[in-house]
Amino acid sequence: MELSPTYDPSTVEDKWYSYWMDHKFFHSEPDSRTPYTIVIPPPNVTGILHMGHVLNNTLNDVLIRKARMDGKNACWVPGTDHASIATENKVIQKLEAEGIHKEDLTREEFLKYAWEWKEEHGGIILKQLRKLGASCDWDRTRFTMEPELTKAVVNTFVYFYKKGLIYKGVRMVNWDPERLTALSDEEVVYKTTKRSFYYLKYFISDGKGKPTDKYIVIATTRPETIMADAAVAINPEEEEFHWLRGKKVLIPLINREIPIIEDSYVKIGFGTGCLKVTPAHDVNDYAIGLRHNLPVLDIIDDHGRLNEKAKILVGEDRFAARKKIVKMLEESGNLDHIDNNYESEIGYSERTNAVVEPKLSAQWFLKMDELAKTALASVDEGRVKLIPDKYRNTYRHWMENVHDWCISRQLWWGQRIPAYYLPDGRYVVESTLQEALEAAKKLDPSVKAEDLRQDEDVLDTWFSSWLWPISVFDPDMPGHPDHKPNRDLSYYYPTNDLVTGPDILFFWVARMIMAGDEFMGKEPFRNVYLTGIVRDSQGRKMSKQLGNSPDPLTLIQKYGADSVRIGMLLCASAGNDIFYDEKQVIQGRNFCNKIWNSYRLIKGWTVDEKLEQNDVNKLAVKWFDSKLNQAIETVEDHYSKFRISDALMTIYKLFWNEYCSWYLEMVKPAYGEPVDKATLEATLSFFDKLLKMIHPVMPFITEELWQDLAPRKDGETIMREKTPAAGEWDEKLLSDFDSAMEAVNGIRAIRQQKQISPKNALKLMVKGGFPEEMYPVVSKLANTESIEKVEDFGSSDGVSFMVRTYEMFVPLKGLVDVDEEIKKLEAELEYQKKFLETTRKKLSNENFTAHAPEKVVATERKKEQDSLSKIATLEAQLKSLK
RNA sequence: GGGAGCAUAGCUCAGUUGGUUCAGAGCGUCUGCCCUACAAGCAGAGGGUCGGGGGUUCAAAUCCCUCUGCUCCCACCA
Repeated sequence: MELSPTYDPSTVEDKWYSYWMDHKFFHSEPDSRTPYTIVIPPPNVTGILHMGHVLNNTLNDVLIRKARMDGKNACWVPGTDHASIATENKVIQKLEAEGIHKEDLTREEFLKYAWEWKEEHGGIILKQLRKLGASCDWDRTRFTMEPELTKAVVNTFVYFYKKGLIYKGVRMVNWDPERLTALSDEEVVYKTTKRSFYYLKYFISDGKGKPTDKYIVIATTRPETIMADAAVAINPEEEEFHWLRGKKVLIPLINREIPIIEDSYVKIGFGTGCLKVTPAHDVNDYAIGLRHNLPVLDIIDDHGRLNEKAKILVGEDRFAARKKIVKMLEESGNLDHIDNNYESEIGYSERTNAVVEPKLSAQWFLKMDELAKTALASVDEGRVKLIPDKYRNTYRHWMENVHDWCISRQLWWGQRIPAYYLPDGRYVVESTLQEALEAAKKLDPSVKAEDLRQDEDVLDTWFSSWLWPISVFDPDMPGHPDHKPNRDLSYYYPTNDLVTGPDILFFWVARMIMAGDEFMGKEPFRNVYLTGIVRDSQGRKMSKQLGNSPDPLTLIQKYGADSVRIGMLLCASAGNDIFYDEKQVIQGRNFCNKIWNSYRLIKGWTVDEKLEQNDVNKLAVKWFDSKLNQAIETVEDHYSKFRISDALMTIYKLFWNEYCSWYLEMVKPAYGEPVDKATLEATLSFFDKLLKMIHPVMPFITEELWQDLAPRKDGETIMREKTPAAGEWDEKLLSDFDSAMEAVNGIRAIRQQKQISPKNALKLMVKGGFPEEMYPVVSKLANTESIEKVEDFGSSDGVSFMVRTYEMFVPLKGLVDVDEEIKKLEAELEYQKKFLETTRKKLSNENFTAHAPEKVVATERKKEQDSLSKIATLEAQLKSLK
């Protein structure tokens, strides 16, 4: 293979990805090996790859590739979720563009369009993941709304219903009166809006429904809802209003009598301190209503108009009604005053921009208390580990304050709730229409299939995804805890690690733990690695509006997938937000190029079989072998703690600094010269290990080079090689080498200062016990013509420097400014004296010597000794200079 | 309003149970180099009173208190 001077990923990546796919290297089947399983956090089927996915899936891929190379049977299950809200909205938008309105379609017609859309556009993201190098087992690709998984979801609903955990309740939803649909919280945009604050007089009733001359004033922004009032609330702590206790007041205009109640929800000092309670049209009022058993009177219809229950202004739009009623209240003398300088947050529909109307509606709920208790224990008792563990607090807080889960959604795209209504309004819950009919017949023998009406609502998408780690392997399991898990589920469950964002810790992670506990009696994973949010370099969230979200595929095209992966991981410590900057990808690209060129260098060497391995090479090989082994252990430790970016950085530095800058420079033959066989073999073997170490992070370039490194057969791949194991290392050798490197650095610094070219060989004199076996290394890398061990430097015409406690000297005739040297030495002497002083102060402190561990005291004594000897040396030098 | 977290070099972060030569890395910055692997590079250098204040200790970036600034989650105000 001819190698170009720079690495070109475009010629490499598709080639190897196809090779991996063709050989089914990603595919896993149960066998005798230990499994290592990850299920993908299913992206929206409508989604396209963004930087958050890149981060998440890069981490997943690193973990899965590492596990595969560690000899595990690695299985990464990919797939998508049907994302009810997002998908339904996209389909609606598309249809609107064609002039088709959802309201004009039947459910079946709409779903047909939706499936067509899904087939056409869905799953793009999975194709994109391949570009990133994701080694998913594509044969196992799943979709949360495919028939099998839908069955799992429906069965689960029936199971919990029959267990008594699912019930029908009332809940306030965000209603869009224009589109006539309920909105999810995410679809409501809150905007600060200037409004009028109306102060209304409510007269005290005389007990017979007639007003007295006493009144109270309440403040409201929605005077058109007063006809739905159920009470006026005061704070029990507020003595000013105690005279109202037990009294009743009359709603203006309609003169309906409502009680004064006391509730601590009312804030003292806000408004007038008297709150009109309207349970049907305000979330908080509804809660108060529940506490005080107040009647619920709904006076606004689906279109936002007052209905006949309002008694007055029937048929008027809520805003028109507001204007009119204010006038009426003014005329009746019930308007105290209007404050027009009031601002508050109002929810608007994301799509129609209509003001959202809180509306009571029937919904399905899943009781969470028991499930949450078990799921909390799973984390508390360490069966599921959160990384970083600061999220344990957050998790606990949520689980202890859990609300019942509202699982119904007023949409069509999703799993329809398997509740079937009889004509009389009673209902049965069964998995299929057939079973429902049988059950219904027990209630009413005359009932026929066509009489049964299935619930219109679908289930929350999370109600599918919480089954994901189970259902992807065995869709028959959820809903049937007594079912015997199939082969796949028994083998792959529980999965090992889950990588996801902290924003869905509760929505998804906690609920998966609940489902796992419920159906498998086992948590679905052992470790949950929570990533941060990807932000731009200024710390802003990535968003389409800001245009600060780069397209990952463009980046991959420009820099290569390996570079993008590196760029993401470099700054990705767990739990911290990621500040993405293209600079990091460039750094990754540069690293690819470094690896590439180090290979070009080695590849260009010619070997001379008869050549003896020289001392420098012998040492270099021994040293790098030690260095490598030490690094392998460090990397393993980082991985075991999920410190992926630290693991990457360790290998990065090992490759770039130790291998390229030091090792290769040491063993590199002079231009045109051959290298000895032993050194070449060692060099190639090191390179092979380095490639394997970095492969999980950089799959493409490593495969490309590994394939070229030695003759390979078809079907061989670096991805199925073993992670290099850490061998022994020689501490003394490493330490001696550090000294040698310091000496080299010292000489290089002198060259820089004195403008001496690296080509001019220098003399070096050494005092003290600097290890002699390191001389050849220093000589080669610092280009010295001689290294001499002396008692005395003999002359002062040169530059001295210290390496640890060894004194070194480079004679430089005529190049040295004596005054400058003296200054430098004096500064150093000053510093050493001060250092000695602090050390001695510590040592003379009896408390220190008495309390501190012996080891620490010994260190201090060593410091004192070293310092003393340095001072003596410096003083001698100064004397000779002067 | 309720809860959680963060603050270490210009930037992004390490710093394990307080204690091995007055705090480390990567990137960036500055200086000198195209020395035939790589200028997407090489060599060298500078840069931090560990947010402020107080306390515990022989010893604090590390433990405690307090102040300041920022972030996130939950509930959202008639």
